[in-house]
Amino acid sequence: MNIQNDTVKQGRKLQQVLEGARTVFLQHGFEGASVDDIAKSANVSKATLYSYFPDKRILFMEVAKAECLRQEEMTDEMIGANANPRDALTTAADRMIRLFVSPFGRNVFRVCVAEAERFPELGREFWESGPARVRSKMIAYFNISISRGELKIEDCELAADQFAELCKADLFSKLVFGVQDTFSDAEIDRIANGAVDTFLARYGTGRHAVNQAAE
Amino acid sequence: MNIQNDTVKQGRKLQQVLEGARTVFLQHGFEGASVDDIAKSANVSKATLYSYFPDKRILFMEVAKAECLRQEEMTDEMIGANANPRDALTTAADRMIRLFVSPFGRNVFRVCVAEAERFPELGREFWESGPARVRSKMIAYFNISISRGELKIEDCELAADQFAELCKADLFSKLVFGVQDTFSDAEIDRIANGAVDTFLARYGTGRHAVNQAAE
DNA sequence: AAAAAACTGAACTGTGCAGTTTATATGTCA
DNA sequence: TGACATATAAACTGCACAGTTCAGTTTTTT
Repeated sequence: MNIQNDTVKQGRKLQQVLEGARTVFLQHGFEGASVDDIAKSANVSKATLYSYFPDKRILFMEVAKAECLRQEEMTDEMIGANANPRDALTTAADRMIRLFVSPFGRNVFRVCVAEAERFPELGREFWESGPARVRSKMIAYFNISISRGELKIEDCELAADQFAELCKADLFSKLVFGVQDTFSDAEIDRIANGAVDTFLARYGTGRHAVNQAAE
Repeated sequence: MNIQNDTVKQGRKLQQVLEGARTVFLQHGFEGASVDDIAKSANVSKATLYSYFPDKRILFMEVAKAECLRQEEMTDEMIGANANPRDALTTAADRMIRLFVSPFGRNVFRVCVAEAERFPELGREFWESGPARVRSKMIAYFNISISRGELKIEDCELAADQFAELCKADLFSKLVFGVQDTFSDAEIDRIANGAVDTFLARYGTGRHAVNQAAE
């Protein structure tokens, strides 16, 4: 989370421990992951594990912190600001969808929700290191595009949130509720294009707006 | 779930047990809920509890089944098919938002996600008794409205999913990640109206379409 | 009012797991 | 070589909790 070096000791096997913990925590959540399993998965003795991390909670938080950083990196190059709206938005939609459909996105999301009671901070940290950052970038892009006359938006925050949600159509709830867990490129394209079409129908102007008929 | 009467014995305190279990399970999930807590919350002895339900898992599934039924009832009168699109959709949006923002909606969602690994069926059952039903009703309404010339939609499934997602804008992720947990009527209206405006901008025709300027 | 069924509380068993301890091994620097 | 840090496996402690048992009480049925 926001803390940096903390009390975590240095040493040869630290990375091993973190990787093992990551694997097991993301797969089984906090309660579902036993420390013995983590030690085994990390090829490390339990005693060694406990020499790095005083208890299970702190190990979990360390993993969560790392995952949030990872997520920040992933959201970095999400929107290319120079393309025209349709291209820029299509690319952004595609990237957003592939992120939350990926095993990484799914697992992190599941753990956040599942552990919301035990680790209330976790959800917030995740939100800020992911969704909130994407939103800022979308808004920044909107403002550029508005000044070019390519978009017309009164409430940029709402527009950004709507776009993000449009990208989840169909896929997200099927994913979350385990109805379907892998999606073809065609399925992703359908949602991405649908999101862009709908978004531009509302917020586009003139020649860069929706070409609904072409579909 | 789909099973009906099963092996569950009758008796005075059955409802008490189920209500206690409901309270505790929805608040703490499966692992987080201890059978002693449930018995206490139900004002019932542990022995009584076990005389109704052979084990914790079955009790949990029984509660989940009941919640799915409850959800089905809640989604029943969601869309009034006779109003014009703007009114019908605004009402639908308002109801959908209030449902998933409610403690009920939040808890059920959280438990589904958290227990997805332990109870893979649960997510699917939930999805079918809630989101999927709402989608069917939306599509039915769309078809009526299309035949009246009020809407123009190529892919009704996509449109329904998009509408549902638009209703989640902003609210949903804040809720799920614990950034914010109560929302004013004004906040809800903003999202509901935004969803309808965007939806009609894409799928509306003629005079019932978006009055974006009036906002 | 007597018999049957449902319920209670409290003590008990067994298990899984977080965290500790110990005795031993390996590697590194002087 | 020896001193010190780091790692290991395995046994151990303590606790929380699912599920059982049972002697005794309350409620329902006839």
